[in-house]
Amino acid sequence: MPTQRRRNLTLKDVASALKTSTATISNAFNRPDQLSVAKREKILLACKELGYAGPNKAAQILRKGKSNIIAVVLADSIEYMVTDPVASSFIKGVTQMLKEHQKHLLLYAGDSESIRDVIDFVDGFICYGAPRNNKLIEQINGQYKPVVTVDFNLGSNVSVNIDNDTASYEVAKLALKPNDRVAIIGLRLIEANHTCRIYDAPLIDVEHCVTHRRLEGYLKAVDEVGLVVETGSIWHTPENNHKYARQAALEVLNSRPRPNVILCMSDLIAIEVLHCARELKIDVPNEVKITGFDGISESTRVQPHITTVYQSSVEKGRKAAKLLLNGSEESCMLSHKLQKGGTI
Amino acid sequence: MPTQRRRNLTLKDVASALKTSTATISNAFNRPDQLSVAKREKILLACKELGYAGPNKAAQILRKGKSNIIAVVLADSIEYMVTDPVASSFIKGVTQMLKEHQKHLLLYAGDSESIRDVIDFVDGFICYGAPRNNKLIEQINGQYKPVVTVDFNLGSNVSVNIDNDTASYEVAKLALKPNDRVAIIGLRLIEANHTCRIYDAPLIDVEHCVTHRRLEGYLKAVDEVGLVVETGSIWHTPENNHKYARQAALEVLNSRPRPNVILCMSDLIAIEVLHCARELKIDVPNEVKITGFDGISESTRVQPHITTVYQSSVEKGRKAAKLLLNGSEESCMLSHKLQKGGTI
DNA sequence: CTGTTAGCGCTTTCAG
DNA sequence: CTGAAAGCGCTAACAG
Repeated sequence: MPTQRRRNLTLKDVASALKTSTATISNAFNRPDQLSVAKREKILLACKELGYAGPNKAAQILRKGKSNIIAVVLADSIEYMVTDPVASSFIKGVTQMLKEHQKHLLLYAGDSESIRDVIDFVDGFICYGAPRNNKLIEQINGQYKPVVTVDFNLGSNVSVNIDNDTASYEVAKLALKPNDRVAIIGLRLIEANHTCRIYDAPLIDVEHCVTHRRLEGYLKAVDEVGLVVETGSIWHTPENNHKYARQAALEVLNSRPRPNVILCMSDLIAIEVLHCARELKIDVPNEVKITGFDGISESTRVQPHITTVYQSSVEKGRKAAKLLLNGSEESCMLSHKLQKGGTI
Repeated sequence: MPTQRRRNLTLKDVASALKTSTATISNAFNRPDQLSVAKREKILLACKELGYAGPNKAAQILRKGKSNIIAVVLADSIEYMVTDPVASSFIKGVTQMLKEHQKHLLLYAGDSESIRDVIDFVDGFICYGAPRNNKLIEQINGQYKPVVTVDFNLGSNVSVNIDNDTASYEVAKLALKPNDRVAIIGLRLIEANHTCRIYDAPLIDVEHCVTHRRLEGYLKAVDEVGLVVETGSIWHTPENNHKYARQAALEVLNSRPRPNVILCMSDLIAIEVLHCARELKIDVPNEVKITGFDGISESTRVQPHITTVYQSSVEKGRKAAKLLLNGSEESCMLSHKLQKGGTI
């Protein structure tokens, strides 16, 4: 039966046990240069024997004003992030970087009531997409801890983005030919919590929201090719998942006249459209062309591969974390790459 | 230009501004019953005007010994968790529950050096699988914060499990017929960091590790049907992902004599085997039968559906969080369900 | 119902 | 190189 300490020892306990001052013990742990090697060794050894593992972190946080915890504020619920391949990759990148710097990750849902629960002890924020709850945006903007925003801009904070306008323009341009009938399956374009066509509902108004920029890119391309997007040819899905994607895919594919180019704002949607087309015996790309966005690995595990825009979400995560940890002042625009598959 | 506070106000500042005591301000925020409604309103209003958003959390944590942060310690790196559908679902369940209780989530990698960085201020631990770094296991076991373990047991801590032996026994029993040639594709059975067959390497020795129990279940079923698993017919994969699964799948399907039953320790593996079989023009289930484990949603999005064992990882997460938050002393065994698909 | 006060456990000047 | 002492910002007795 190992001795079970009910309560942890404190620095003070150790100091009095060793007949020295608390400062010296503290220095032994935090500032080795402040005392002789011999004494330090002796103290550390004694601590180990006493079962004192080091200064209490809660006290350290208060005293130093630093916790080594970074909050990643998601656009949505944590559940959502954890199922979305793009968001997952982003987190992956962030955690790689945090790990290198011995920082820890607090995941914060963007639909939380308030950021106040953590604002005081967290060392900084990485906001991945504009939080669904607008209050958080204000709270984050009105405080003094460093912030890096990703995929959107917030005041004068440092940000990481890709050029969504250009990227979506390019992929659409690649797909479109004169006389095409275009449909767009969008992501979180309006506030609705369900899949639907967009007629005249106001678009969600977040400064430079990713999906709106993609929409602009598409529309620009459509325009340049001399086409128009017919009323009722833009779909909204509330979340990037199979369920909503399938609903939209079936609506689009079963609409008449059937569009022959479907511009999808994510690969997940594009893949679902591809599956549905197969089920409905619609030939891709001869009867319907499809483009995606993101370049997730699954887009090259389906046949034909999805034509899409690749962006490195892992890199995005790494970059965001790096900027935050370096206290950099320079926002950054990451590159994207057209990825030609067999769906156009 | 909004007034930017460089430094936050403290309770004391507010108290002196309002010519009252700090205790009263504190009570206004924490214990409404300790002062008149009128005074409380007045204080709260004044705080808002002053720009004081409430007591500093870092100080509160130290003082109250409570942070409302729960650490989820993963078996592996955070990156890994975030890509694995089973682990993601688990996190989903945990976060649902935490949200209901206004707790926050700190993700902790199981391959971290030490748990000390967070041990002092976190309110408790949920360990999802035995952390890869054994030191963490000891550290977690040798401290006083509440712990709930999932998919493994640790000392006398409360745990959440499913009956892996029985589940794997059942699914194998369903698949196996006399004269079958059996192969098993396992998950993290040995320490190796690459895909390989297992001959006589020692199995990873973690108390009641999930995958070993599954192995036992399989072997029991094989035995009961009067078969044996030939030497070299058990494969090890280090992580539950497409890459390793594919390596193992191809090795198995290209081995001669080719096994006609492949028992896979995860659906992800089973699905990859199915894909590879298709590529190699091997008929499933006539030439090769496949079983999976977990019952992830993708297992019913492939044709034929995977025959597998369904376990609710979301429920597991919810349960684990619930036990921790309730301070329950009762471990729990969640149910599983055979899910018959077309792969056997 | 309100105010005073002693810490929570630690770090960091600043004298010695 | 060492030790005494002043807080970090807050809460919870406790006394009034």
